[in-house]
Amino acid sequence: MAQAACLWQGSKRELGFSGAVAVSVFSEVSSNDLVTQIARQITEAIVAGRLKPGERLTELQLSREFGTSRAPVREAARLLESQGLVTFSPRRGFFVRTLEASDLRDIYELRIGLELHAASLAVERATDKDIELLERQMRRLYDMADADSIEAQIFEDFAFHRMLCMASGNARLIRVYDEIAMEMRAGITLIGKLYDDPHRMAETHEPIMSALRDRDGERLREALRYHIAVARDAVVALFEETGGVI
Amino acid sequence: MAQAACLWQGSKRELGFSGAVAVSVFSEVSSNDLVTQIARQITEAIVAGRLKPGERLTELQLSREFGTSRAPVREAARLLESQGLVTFSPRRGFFVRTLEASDLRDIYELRIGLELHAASLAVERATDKDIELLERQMRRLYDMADADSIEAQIFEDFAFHRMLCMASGNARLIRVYDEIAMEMRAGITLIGKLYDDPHRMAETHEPIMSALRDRDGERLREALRYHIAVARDAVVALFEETGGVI
DNA sequence: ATAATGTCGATTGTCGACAATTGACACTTG
DNA sequence: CAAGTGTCAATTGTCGACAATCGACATTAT
Repeated sequence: MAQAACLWQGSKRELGFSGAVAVSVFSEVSSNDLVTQIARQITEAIVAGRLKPGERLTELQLSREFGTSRAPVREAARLLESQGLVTFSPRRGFFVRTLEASDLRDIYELRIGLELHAASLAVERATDKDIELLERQMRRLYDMADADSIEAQIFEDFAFHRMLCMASGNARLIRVYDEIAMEMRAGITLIGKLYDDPHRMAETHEPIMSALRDRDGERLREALRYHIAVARDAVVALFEETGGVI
Repeated sequence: MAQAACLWQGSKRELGFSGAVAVSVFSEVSSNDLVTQIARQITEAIVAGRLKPGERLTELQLSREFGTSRAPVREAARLLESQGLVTFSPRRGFFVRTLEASDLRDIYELRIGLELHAASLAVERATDKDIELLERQMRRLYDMADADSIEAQIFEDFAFHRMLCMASGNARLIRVYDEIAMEMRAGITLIGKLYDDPHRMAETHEPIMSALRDRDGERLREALRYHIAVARDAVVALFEETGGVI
């Protein structure tokens, strides 16, 4: 339904590439892998809200839109299923995942556990460069507030928290964090409405940075817990208020 | 290579089923889904050590052994990749994941964060039934110790910790825990050697149960942290000692 | 002898086709 | 009129085939 043709832009031949000159000069020559590209496009369509929760994903239709056969689409869809973005019902197909309020609560609760654990580790292991990167990310949050671009600010907000996790130095933790971050982003357009003033959204990160700078683990955890709990309560409330998605 | 024919037993027609009489009397009629079955079998082969880390998984060979075409095998392999059990190299194929000592450290470190968070929640939310189930699981640990079955005891140990996570009441947390548990199990045959006396292995769970019974969050977290950290250090040490896998 | 180059088999990436199953609609029957 | 039944289009599950690509081996030049 709808004008599906413009759901995704760009074809599978998006990076024209002529030839290699030396080794490891070019970054990721092989961004091929149709499956990955398809998965990325569907993911983007979901988190951007172009695909509505509960909507059925028909293999044939998707394959037609991507100009491929069904095989890569199936594999991409299964990938997304393992990430929790879509559900899969045998013999019925794939559907964009619908989130209940309880799901949101679970996700944010899990995020608190993960991120506080990451923070505890980061306090001990964060390098000066890690902190410098986070400081820069803070400035970017303010820049996006100035630019009044809600979407961009949300993106940078995610980047900030991801950097914090990276400072933990635990690769597995980041992998898991990325997974639930993907789930959070599915209902993320909500968050844009949480902060009337974009600057306030940026400012709420200050206590976190402050505690990290001082390497004060207890304060950092408490600041983070408060920061995330506020977001959680607001998201859940707004979610229940609007009676579901979008 | 090797006698691959007996890596997996059972065919895709393992559950002969005649007809339905009423509704929701039979559990999971559709355990079909070749992909799931294949994924499960490969998983089992990996955690059981029949497939060695680093070993290449050839689609054609796997499909021949399962008696299917390559398509379901590919999808199953991608599923396992998203779970971290196998790695995928474009144009090269799938390989059983190799674990470094640092990976094990990361996994156990993450497990500490997850399980302690689960414990914090469980202290407040665990029902009497949850605790009863855990008590029963404790007895099972001792039973397996009596039976002197290391493998079975490891299995029950996992079940115990999983139950603890379930008592948290957070579905997402369990999903994530299952993922990293899968990764832990990949190098799990190690753990069998950690405890000379199987009874001691069972006993190390007592402080955890005790703290949970008393709903003492701080004591529970501390008992768990110690319990897991001991396992982590022992596993890593044994891992580095044997210079790798198996 | 060593390094670069060319060739070839093996394996993956993708495709189109066919059988099996589902859900919906129309139809029959009490 | 309601409940059950039969039929059918749409969609998934699986397959075999072909082209593209990679790694290994043989070959050649320096």
